[in-house]
Amino acid sequence: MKHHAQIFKALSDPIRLRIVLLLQSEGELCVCDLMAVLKLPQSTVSRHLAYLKRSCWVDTRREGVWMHYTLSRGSCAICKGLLQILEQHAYDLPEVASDRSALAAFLKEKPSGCS
Amino acid sequence: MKHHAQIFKALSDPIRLRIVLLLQSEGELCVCDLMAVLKLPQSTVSRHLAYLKRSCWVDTRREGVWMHYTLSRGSCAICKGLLQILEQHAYDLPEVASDRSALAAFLKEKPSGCS
DNA sequence: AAATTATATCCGTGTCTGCGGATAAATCAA
DNA sequence: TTGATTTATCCGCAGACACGGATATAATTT
Repeated sequence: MKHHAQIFKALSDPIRLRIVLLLQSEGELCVCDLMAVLKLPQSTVSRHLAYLKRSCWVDTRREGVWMHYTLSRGSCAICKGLLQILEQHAYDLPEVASDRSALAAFLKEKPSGCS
Repeated sequence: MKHHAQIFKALSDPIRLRIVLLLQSEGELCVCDLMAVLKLPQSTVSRHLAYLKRSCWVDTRREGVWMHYTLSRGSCAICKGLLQILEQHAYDLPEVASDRSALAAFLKEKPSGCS
């Protein structure tokens, strides 16, 4: 029960919600991607990502200096269901659309070193 | 976005999660019902119910002295989806089952005055 | 080793929220 | 009106968490 509550708590912050939706549409992102899109300081982004990891929402993959974050597929069946609901009901929000286009613009100009 | 985050925040507390699941299985409950099942003081139960109401999760119906709470059907399409997910993934939790049987036992012995 | 880049963690501060006893408000009965 | 019942709100206290600059860690490059 506590575990389920924690899953919801992880989505109870607007920034974390934006991060989860960005990961859902893009697949894999590193901290610097999210800093650019969310326009937030690095410590803030890292802190929210750590929270999402503690709550079993994301997995990490290190590639050199970069830490790549993905939605943790494979664990937490309830998370998958919640993602479907989000997909249905959150993508029409203007903030989600602008985040996605900001991400696309950033990735286009990004040097290919950090893929 | 903030609104969606608030919807999740309402489910981020174990007690509120239990209340929502009880309302989902029983339909309509008053504060005294929940006090008996959750074994919590009245102020605690009322506070959580007020939080759920602020977050568009429940509606109220006054009947004399009693205030009846129901899951607010009709508003918040995303809430309905979340309830379906909960139904699929939370009912196998032991705490949910014991809450439901405790509620059934309480309602059976309850004087019919407060229906 | 030294410098650089990306990320994680630390720190003090402020806000939010939970708790539950105490009190207030609302409703009904006598 | 008085009293009883149910519910809502108030109150001080405690813990969790958000913030973001500063610092530490990790990996790569030179």
